[in-house]
Amino acid sequence: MSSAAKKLNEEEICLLGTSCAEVSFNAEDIIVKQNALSTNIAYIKEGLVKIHINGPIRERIMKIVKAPAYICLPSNFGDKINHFSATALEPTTVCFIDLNLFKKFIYDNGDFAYQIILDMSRGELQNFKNCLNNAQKQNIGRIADAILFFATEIYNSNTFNLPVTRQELADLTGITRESASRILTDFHEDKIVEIKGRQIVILNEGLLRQISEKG
Amino acid sequence: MSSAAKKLNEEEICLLGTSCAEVSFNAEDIIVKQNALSTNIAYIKEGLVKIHINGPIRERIMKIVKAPAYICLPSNFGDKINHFSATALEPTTVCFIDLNLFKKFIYDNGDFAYQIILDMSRGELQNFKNCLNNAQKQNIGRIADAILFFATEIYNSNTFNLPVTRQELADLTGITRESASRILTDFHEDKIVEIKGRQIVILNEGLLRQISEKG
DNA sequence: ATATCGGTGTGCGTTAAATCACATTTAGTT
DNA sequence: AACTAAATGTGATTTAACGCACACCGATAT
Repeated sequence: MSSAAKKLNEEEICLLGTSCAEVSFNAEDIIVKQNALSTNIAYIKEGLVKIHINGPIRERIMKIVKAPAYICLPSNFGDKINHFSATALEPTTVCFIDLNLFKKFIYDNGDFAYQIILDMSRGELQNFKNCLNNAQKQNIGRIADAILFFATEIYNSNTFNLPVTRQELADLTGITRESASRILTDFHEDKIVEIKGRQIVILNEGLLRQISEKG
Repeated sequence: MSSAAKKLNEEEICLLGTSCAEVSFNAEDIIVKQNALSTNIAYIKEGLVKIHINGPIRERIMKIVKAPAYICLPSNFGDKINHFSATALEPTTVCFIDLNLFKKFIYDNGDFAYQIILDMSRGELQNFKNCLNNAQKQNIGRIADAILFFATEIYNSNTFNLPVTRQELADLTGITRESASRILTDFHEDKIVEIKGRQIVILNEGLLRQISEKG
């Protein structure tokens, strides 16, 4: 997603090398935790991450982010507290960049700043789309959406392993685990998606898209 | 909201003056229209605006934006098409800034770029909060939320005139007009909020907050 | 092999909210 | 002042989805 890193010059990359801590995470490891103090930007170098918030009632997954991408911007620039958690869904490599260095890049390097703004713009549109889907589609449409999202945005294939549990799929789509489960079996029985545990094969993409559109 | 404009130097403000078109809008006037081509950034200089999207089923208000603020960033930076509409809710003054000029400011003026990124960060957090509220609260909590939002974020007073119709209030909270209407009368009967048409007086803020929290 | 535990599937009653239908108020026009 | 159109209120009905219950399955530990 983010190509901002490419915009850094040699000198800046050198600076990065010295003041950036690269850390590896396994699936389900917490990368950043909501409400914790933070003075870092996290650059997702490799892997897949969920951004989630502890809501008033239950957990809510705001989005799934694929490397490469910067996260924690909204946290750090508002106050110094993380307003959400980030958890690895697959083995993930993260570079923690000092906030001041990041700020320096923005000030000194217009290309970099512009790319960051581009990324954030795309992110906002994505958020709008998510909100819309969640607000106006019924459960079956949301699950169809989520499956298509993983197929097209994350894995570029109609065959893939779900990187999330049923509960997480529910948290992502804003429905209950039970409803998510029921809809998956429906899809399976109707031969729209072959489902075996976390293994997914989209059999009838056309129909799945129709379900997603119609809500 | 946005203080980015303050970060422009004299030369830049001069440039702005020559290549920026200032336009006045009345309530309900469309400022930018979804799906239209666009090569401008809109700077809301004065007034109140709703950002809304034509969803699969019905209209959806993504957010209410108070001057001063930049909008259309997500539109312009993705492709050249507006991904949402913006409509004035009150008399509003807008400066349309050429995209290239805006880009130049970002490249040349680190302060400006940083401020824009700050604004967008705050915006993203706000979006997250909205999504969360809409996803996990029941109707009564969402309406309580909306009333508190206008009181605290927009008017800084417990007495104000709703800048939106009942239908818009419903579109903002993601519920139906009928449900919104019913809840408002409930609030009125329970002496939580005095409601007379669009005139709002919050009588029992504590209880309203409790309703908002509990969902 | 047995026990334990987290994740999962599924039936059923309950409920919040949408939908439909219509009455009523308000605002803007002739 | 009368008339239209739009916005709003309110009751009755229907429905999607939740919440609860429990059964099941496949790991890992004992």
